[in-house]
Amino acid sequence: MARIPASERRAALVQAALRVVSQRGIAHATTRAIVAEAGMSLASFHYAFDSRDELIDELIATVVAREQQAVLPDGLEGHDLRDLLEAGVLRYFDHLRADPEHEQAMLELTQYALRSPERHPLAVAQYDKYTELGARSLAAAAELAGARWTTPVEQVARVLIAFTDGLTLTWLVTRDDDVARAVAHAAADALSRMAEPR
Amino acid sequence: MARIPASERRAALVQAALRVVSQRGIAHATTRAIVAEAGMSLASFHYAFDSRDELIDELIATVVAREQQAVLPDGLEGHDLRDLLEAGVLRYFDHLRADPEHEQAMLELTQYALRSPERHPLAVAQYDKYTELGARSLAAAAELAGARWTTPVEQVARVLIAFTDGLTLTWLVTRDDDVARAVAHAAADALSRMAEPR
DNA sequence: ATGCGACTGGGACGATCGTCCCACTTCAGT
DNA sequence: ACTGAAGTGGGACGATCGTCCCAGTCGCAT
Repeated sequence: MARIPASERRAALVQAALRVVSQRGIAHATTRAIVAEAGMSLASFHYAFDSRDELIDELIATVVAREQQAVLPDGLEGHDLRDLLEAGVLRYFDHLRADPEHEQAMLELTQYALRSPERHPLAVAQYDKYTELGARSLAAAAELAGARWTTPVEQVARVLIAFTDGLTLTWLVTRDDDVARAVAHAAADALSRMAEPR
Repeated sequence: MARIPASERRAALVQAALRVVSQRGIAHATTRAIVAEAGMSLASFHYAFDSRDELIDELIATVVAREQQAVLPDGLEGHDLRDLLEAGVLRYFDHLRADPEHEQAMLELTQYALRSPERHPLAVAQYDKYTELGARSLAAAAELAGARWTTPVEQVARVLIAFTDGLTLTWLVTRDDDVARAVAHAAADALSRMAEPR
């Protein structure tokens, strides 16, 4: 094995861990499975990390920090706010369909964090990040459509996150594209009513 | 230990397993943890079940079959369909707040089932059951409000399930009642637009 | 070139997992 | 009362887990 400084090795291990969690679930993300995915030995793992928990914590933090695919990016066609929002949610849906395992991994990491009190803040931080990204997109969408949110945009973003979460979970189980599109339509409908023309 | 026929013991073990999963998560639902919760010995476990997987499968099936708290039960005040739907979702929210661990356990079981191909149908069956219950409630609500669903009621129910799932997940992480109520409001708003006066 | 700290490999530890085995006890049918 | 089946208890198995140890090797500063 090539000699790699511990800092880079940490990053490589986090990436490998994400792949393992995506493909086989967090329950199978053992230290051995992770180092095998990374092509390292067990010693390298515990040279870079004190414990498996430390890696999982860093995995969650990393994956949250890197989350940036906005749900409602600009450059979308759409005449009014409702159409714009629906297009945005559908864009997220495309992302979900393209890499279902990644979103499934996110859900599992959230639930994992939810199970221990000292890790709960990680899940909250994950959702705060989602909210921040959602709020930014919602603000941009309102700007584009010439509308103004009548509810605080952070609150609207929380609702948006709940809707996309529900869409994700339902689609991961049923794989029913039509239902997902109906959810996107209904969600955009509801969200658009939290704004008024400016 | 009192002598109990295997059939009753299976039921007792399933109940114990549900308690363990609710309180500590499915990862900690080991055979030993389950029999300890049930106050039995390990031998009793493998006398009643061939394997842990068999118990988990029966746990999911049992819990799905027993699911019956309708999201939109009758006896609700509410003038128009929108109010009726919102009251129904809020009633579900009350149920969630009263026993968060149970809904968290449901989510974990779903994700667990999602991770192996042979168990995937269990998750689908779980959602079919949800859909059936949701559809029944939606039909009743429309009846009460003198409305008619313009979209097939099963489709509406799928959207409803997605919304409640999102509400559940978001609230379990943030514990923000205001956001949950906003989600309920928005969801009812969107759903009510899938019907017309009769 | 050389010494020292950074890094690696492989094997081992104790804990815990699911499962199994076997001697034992209890109960129902005769 | 007797017997066979049903149910129980405790200990043990091999596998796998997270973690650790230590001898060895590499690369960089001197």
